[in-house]
Amino acid sequence: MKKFNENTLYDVAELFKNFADSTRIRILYALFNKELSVTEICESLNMNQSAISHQLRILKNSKLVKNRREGKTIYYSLDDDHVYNIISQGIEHVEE
Amino acid sequence: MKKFNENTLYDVAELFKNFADSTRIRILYALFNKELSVTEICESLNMNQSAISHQLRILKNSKLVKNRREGKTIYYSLDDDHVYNIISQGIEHVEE
DNA sequence: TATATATATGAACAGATGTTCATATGTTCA
DNA sequence: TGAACATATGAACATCTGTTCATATATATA
Repeated sequence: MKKFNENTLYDVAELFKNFADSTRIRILYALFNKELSVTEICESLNMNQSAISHQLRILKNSKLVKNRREGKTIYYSLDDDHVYNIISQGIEHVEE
Repeated sequence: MKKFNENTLYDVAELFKNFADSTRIRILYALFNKELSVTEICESLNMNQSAISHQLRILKNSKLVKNRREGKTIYYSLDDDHVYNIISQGIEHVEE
């Protein structure tokens, strides 16, 4: 036990904050399958573009998603192997 | 994909909210080893009793911890096998 | 260059959240 | 029963967070 840094648990809390909002969870889950453009994410979640962009920025800053531009369109995708596992574990938990 | 209920992702977000606060994460981590009384948790985290009790209530309501009384003392312990795995995964992620 | 489309961003606002303070409840023991 | 100890709880407060609205930036194409 306690084989890690003093700040680790604070960082863990910060990490989980990303998953602690249904909009962000739904964005991440939508990206499980394949990359999506911002517009596609908006349609998928039925939410307005600004709200989605704000949340995408949070996920980007936390390095949970990455993006690439293709003309006018920007495609987002998962940027972290752990994302899939963490959310899957959460789903497993609530599905019990 | 999408083999689960409409509300599942909302429930997942609710679940992760419990892990999205450093006080609660530190409480849960303190309980990794063994059950602890409220006073012991306060000392361990160096926080006042009221703050800890409020957070314990949240964790209790979410069924992440359980408690038992022994005289004046109330001992808390983890009430969910997933807690350990979810936090461990979070630690693994930030420790990379 | 002007227009349309796609996305990002800042300000403002409302609602949620965590801590503190004061106090209540519950238990033990003299 | 009364005092001491352990824990819980409600109100108040400050801070944080997510959404909306308006607008800015970037790209493509006519």
